Amino acid sequence: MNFDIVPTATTPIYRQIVEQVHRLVASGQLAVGDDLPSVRAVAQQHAINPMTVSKAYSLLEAQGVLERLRGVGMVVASRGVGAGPAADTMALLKPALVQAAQVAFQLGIGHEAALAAFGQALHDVSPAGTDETP
Amino acid sequence: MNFDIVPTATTPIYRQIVEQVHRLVASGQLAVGDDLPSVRAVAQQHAINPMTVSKAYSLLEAQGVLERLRGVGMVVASRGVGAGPAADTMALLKPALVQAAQVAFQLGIGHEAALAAFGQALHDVSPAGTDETP
DNA sequence: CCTTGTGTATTATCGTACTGATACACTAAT
DNA sequence: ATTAGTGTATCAGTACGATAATACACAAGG
Repeated sequence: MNFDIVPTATTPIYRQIVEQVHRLVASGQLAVGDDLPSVRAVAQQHAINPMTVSKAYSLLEAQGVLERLRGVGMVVASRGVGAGPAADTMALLKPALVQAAQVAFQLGIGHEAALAAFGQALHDVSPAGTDETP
Repeated sequence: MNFDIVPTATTPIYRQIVEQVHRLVASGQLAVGDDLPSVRAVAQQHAINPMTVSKAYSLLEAQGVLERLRGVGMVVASRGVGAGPAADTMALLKPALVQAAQVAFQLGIGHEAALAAFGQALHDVSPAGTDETP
């Protein structure tokens, strides 16, 4: 359980944590009941303030993603009943795709060229054969 | 010459202007020597402060994209000699693609599925048959 | 009990970023 | 000269993110 935190990025630290937990839960890498790293652990590992991590966890609790066990820590909440994972991953991906599509349109780049470039980007990001559907 | 400005968006207004001018110039929709809408015109049209527009223009001047004619206005700068347009459009598109690819990877979404969703996004964004390569 | 581990509330401060209102310097045309 | 049009320097205000130092409430294990 390591977070990718970039303090220098434009997106605030607490939001980086929130988004990553969202993705980890949606993709099933964090199952219901799994416990998250403690506030102080994350803070020390990345040299940030514990309150910043707590702020992220509180937001996630308010959104129903995490559940708070008093005195113990935070665990992934049981989201309703039939709320299996991997269902809404596309919903989390869509905003990034739409934004890229809008940029391509404003630049006057055609569909084929944009798709080809995206294929290249996917390939560049994957650390060698990490495609789920080989 | 209309800008798409969304004051409620997370990205600041002045940066929305900067990015759009970048794209308009790179795609050739703004040619060298073309003059931009006046600070006050843009400000009034979108109900924002003239200084916000001026800040965007100043940034673009510092980047060499625009040139400032004192008392007259801002025009698109002649970027070097053989700096034709439409050359670096891919460079402007790439960051958005990389970010989307990273999100897809964190979500464990495969290449085919991601590409299919991006094709859908491209189709949704285009106002009906606006593909440059029909 | 008591120690150690959870998360959190509180308060305050600091730095940065964005926006806004006013006044100014400049050019072009009348 | 006067008018109307450029962009902008300056100052102030507001909001937000991050940090810091405590102190508290709770649970688990010795």
